[in-house]
Amino acid sequence: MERVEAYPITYGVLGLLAFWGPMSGYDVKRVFDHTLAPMWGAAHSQIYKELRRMKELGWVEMEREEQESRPDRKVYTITEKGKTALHEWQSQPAAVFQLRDEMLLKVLFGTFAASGDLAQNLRTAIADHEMRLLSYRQSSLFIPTRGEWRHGDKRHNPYAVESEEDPYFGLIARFAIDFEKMYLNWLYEVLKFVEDKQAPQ
Amino acid sequence: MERVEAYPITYGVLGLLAFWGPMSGYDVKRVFDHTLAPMWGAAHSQIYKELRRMKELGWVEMEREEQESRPDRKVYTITEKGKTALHEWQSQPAAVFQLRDEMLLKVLFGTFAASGDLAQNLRTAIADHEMRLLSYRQSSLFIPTRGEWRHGDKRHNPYAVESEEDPYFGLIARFAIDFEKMYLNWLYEVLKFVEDKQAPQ
DNA sequence: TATATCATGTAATCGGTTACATGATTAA
DNA sequence: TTAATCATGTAACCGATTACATGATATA
Repeated sequence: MERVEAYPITYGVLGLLAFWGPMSGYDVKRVFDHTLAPMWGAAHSQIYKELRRMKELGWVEMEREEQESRPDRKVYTITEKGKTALHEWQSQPAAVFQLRDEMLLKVLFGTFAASGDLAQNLRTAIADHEMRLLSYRQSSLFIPTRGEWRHGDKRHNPYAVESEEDPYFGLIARFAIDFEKMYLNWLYEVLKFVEDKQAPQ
Repeated sequence: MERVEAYPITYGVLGLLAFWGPMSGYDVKRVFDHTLAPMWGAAHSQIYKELRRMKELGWVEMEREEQESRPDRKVYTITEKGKTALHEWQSQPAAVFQLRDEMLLKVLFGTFAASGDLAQNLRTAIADHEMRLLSYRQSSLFIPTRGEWRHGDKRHNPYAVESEEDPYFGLIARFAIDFEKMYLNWLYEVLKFVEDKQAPQ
């Protein structure tokens, strides 16, 4: 990927603005954590940077809302130019695919672990992923309706097709659930193998 | 993860040195691409940096081999201190788990794609992952024996347990294959959904 | 009454990516 | 003979993470 003006995370944030309408960085982060997190994690500071970047590009407009005893809210709205950019992004093939999983590394180099250590870490990973699976199942990633689910004043979302159900969020939810199920199966198998090794029948 | 002296990729490279014995950065990169790539990708420049970092930490030693008409080979060997570090890493729970997948983002925001664009990109992704699956199956991640598979002069690997089969590489290979199968299933389903939508019966 | 969490951001740092070098072989 | 690929690295840049701020409200 040669240097370009925007990156997957940029379009992720842009997509959220397109879908849910005007939001502050803080709002974006909240929505983000319930929708994009499983496929592209980001710290809130990163989201703020993307918003600034998109403002430079003219993809969003910013309006400052003054508040007492709190930093001003900077509310961002997608522009026509932003919509075009989102559209164009969808016409290009996906470039980035990465898995970064420290647990897999520890399994790979299991030979260098003291007896018991690997099993212990596997159990921690299992607990973590069981939790993820549960949360994906419960919320099904919030399967949201456009323009809804924004706190504070409900300003109109000009890009929203009112009350149209979106099928894609459901598909992503299924992916997240399928992934966690597969991963957990694997983790349990590895754990069994490691435990059997420690205490052979 | 607060700032520490080393990161998952550091231990990844360290593990490779522990497993296969002394190597140059170039060698590490080659081994890396066939073993760690599915769980933690890295550019070669990153690997060189990790080697330099570990040298600072005293985890590896470097020996320069002069060559004509090519940059000198810098051959790195794990030290006792390095072995200890690897051991200690294995006693800590895994901290990083991340998926960064642009295709998932494009599916999530499928509403904003022009007709046909999403299907096209899905087909590209399918081709890509079919290829990955094939390569994982064929090589089974090389399921290697310690101390072997190094090009050039075969110097003795002091950390190798001669000809002992390692079971962990096989487990990781299975993970990679399971993942790709699950992912491909999902991609095909999404593609079907998108195609049906374009041309309803 | 201390400690989270809410709410809202900026700044510094660093892992990771892209770009830059350079000459020898091998392949189209 | 032109272009990949092999072989081996360094340097610059930037996405992403960690740290820094700050005051209100809710919770233990």
